[in-house]
Amino acid sequence: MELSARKKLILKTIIGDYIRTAEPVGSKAIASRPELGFSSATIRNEMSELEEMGYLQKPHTSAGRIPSPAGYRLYVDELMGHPDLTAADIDSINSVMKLKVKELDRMVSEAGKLISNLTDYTTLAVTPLMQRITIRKFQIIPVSELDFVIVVVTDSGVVKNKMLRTATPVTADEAELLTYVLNQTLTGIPIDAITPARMDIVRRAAGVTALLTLVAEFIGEFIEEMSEQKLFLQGASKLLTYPEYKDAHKAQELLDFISDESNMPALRTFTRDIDGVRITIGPENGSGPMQNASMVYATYNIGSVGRGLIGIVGPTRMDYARLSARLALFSKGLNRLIAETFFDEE
Amino acid sequence: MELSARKKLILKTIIGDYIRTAEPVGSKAIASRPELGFSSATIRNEMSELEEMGYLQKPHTSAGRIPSPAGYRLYVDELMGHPDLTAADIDSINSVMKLKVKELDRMVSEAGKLISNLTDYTTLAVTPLMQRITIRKFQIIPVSELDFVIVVVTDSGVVKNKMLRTATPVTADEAELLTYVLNQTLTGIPIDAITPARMDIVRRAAGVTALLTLVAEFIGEFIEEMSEQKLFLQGASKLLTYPEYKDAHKAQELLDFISDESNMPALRTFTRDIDGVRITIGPENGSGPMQNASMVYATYNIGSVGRGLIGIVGPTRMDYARLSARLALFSKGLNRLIAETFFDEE
DNA sequence: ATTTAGCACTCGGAGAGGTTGAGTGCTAAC
DNA sequence: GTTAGCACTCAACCTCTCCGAGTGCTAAAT
Repeated sequence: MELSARKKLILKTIIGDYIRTAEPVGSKAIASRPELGFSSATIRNEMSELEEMGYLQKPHTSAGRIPSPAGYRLYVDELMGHPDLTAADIDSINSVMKLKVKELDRMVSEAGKLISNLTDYTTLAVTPLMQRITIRKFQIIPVSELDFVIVVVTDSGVVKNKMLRTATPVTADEAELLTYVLNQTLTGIPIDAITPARMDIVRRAAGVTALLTLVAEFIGEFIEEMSEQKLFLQGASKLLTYPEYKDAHKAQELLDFISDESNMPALRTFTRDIDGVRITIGPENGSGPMQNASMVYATYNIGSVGRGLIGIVGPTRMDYARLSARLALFSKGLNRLIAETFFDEE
Repeated sequence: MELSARKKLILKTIIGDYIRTAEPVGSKAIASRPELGFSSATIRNEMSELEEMGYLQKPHTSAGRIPSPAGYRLYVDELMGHPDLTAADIDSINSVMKLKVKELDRMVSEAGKLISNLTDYTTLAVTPLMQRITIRKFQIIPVSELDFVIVVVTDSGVVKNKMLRTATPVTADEAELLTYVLNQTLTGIPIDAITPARMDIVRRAAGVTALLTLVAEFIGEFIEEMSEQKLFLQGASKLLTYPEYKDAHKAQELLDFISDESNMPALRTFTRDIDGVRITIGPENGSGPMQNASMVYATYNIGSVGRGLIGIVGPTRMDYARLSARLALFSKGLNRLIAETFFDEE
């Protein structure tokens, strides 16, 4: 059943009001709006129909109406405008580009902090799973007889290193041979193809030295780290600003829930999705504390290797229109920044 | 004026009770304790004297007493026992040692998370200022004609790197020369002695290449990062568990306050202090939201180069005895772990 | 001199009405 | 189809009372 234009206008006005005030909206308040030239009685009739259709609900008999999740959904999909960002908004969003940090993890975490400050909501950022990443180059740098630094460079520009200290002296020549063998054997293949069998090839070709053990261990750690998704929560205290979470217990429940990555299996499927800003409302987030919360999120790409997620968490009563506009612009900026930093340095 | 043994016992019992229950403690409750063989009237007299001395206070006329900050101070300094940790405690604390992360920042952040989980309090961790650190070795690794990775190794084992992409091709020989010059000119001195003048020496010796500009920029970033103190807040939501912070607004105020490093000038002076666990109670934390909160903290050392801080934040009603015992053990573990990781790898 | 029993007093908290007012649903008139 | 009118509902708020835990003080007991 298609909604009449008037119903849509009324619904939009109610949701807009509720988003601003967090108070149930009554028929009189709506009727007094200049854009609605009808009496409160008419509005009441329409509201009662909207309620029947599932777009509105009443907290109790003699209160005004509040939007239901379905109502928000409709609002988000059809009703809300896409407000122009102000120059100030755009300025502060462009400040992403000034992020000095050049390490992926920290860049993501800083980006989350920025959005949180920008929007006054709690943000959630998830780093991508990078199993398809390949190693481009190894280098072992002798620092002293016992100290070495190993460096790996991946095709997407991520660099990792570690200081290794061997128990027995290893010569620079031995280190150089090992570097050569590593480059011959383990580069150009996805990291999940680095199997024990392949490590054996290295072992045979380079000979077992005190260094090799440490190097193998480092490679294991590296693979593990790359296959790990990290989650950053920023601006947790912002959640407490909203009347929906004035009850500390509720807030704690939600915060605990979202700070545990294992609770966020949904995030994993999200990341496989298409570009652009997406919104999940209340029960769409499954059961658990998130069913009374909403999320506005976007993805970012690390080349073709992986895709991470960055988003805003808050009460279902969110200013979806403004938030999604901001997040869209922000994620575009972040994508550009990552591309420049990791693939195209200046 | 010295307190009688009985007064001390009463005060200790009251504080212990209050720490457990968060309820004002009355004379009857104390009198019924087996260790106090006096009537409630006697206890009342003593309590009233303790109040006069400033160790107790009344929320209102007809409630029991609660400890004042001075009371907590006395408790912490003289009265509280130093409970033995249970085997389970020790086990979980020793799990620090299993931290796989070998980067300082993340190690500190993970350690904070661990303590937070262990104690059910919000934790605060601050990385040290490392201005006295010296660079031990540079290495520039050519990846392609345009891509290079620069690596610095410091005397305390911290390694940093960055991928650099030049606009115009640079030969491997040029890169090698630059590496040599950097090692000649900038190693072995504290990083705050790397002045523009010294960078000029490098510039003259190595010749200005496309690479040099990027390298200089990287060194600047490195110095900046080393001179920066980073603050990690973990388990923010734990704060909401305590009845003292059931009012979301109060909790938010405190959280905001402690997540802003600029609000924590105190932390800087703390880090200059001696080893061991320290406790600051209520107003001892200066004005601002922390004056109703307490902090139990310890320091950790990065060799002789810097000293960081890790601590617990919560209501003044904290289980100081248990927390300080745990934190003491934990910080010992963390210190050992850092020593092993950065100076003594296995 | 110290301890204790007894008692009047205080005050926050919980519970019971009572009132208010915003808001609804329905009906009948326009 | 729209609107005015009216009875009805119900959370929020206020006030009042009562209750009990806890205090301070005094006088008796040890």
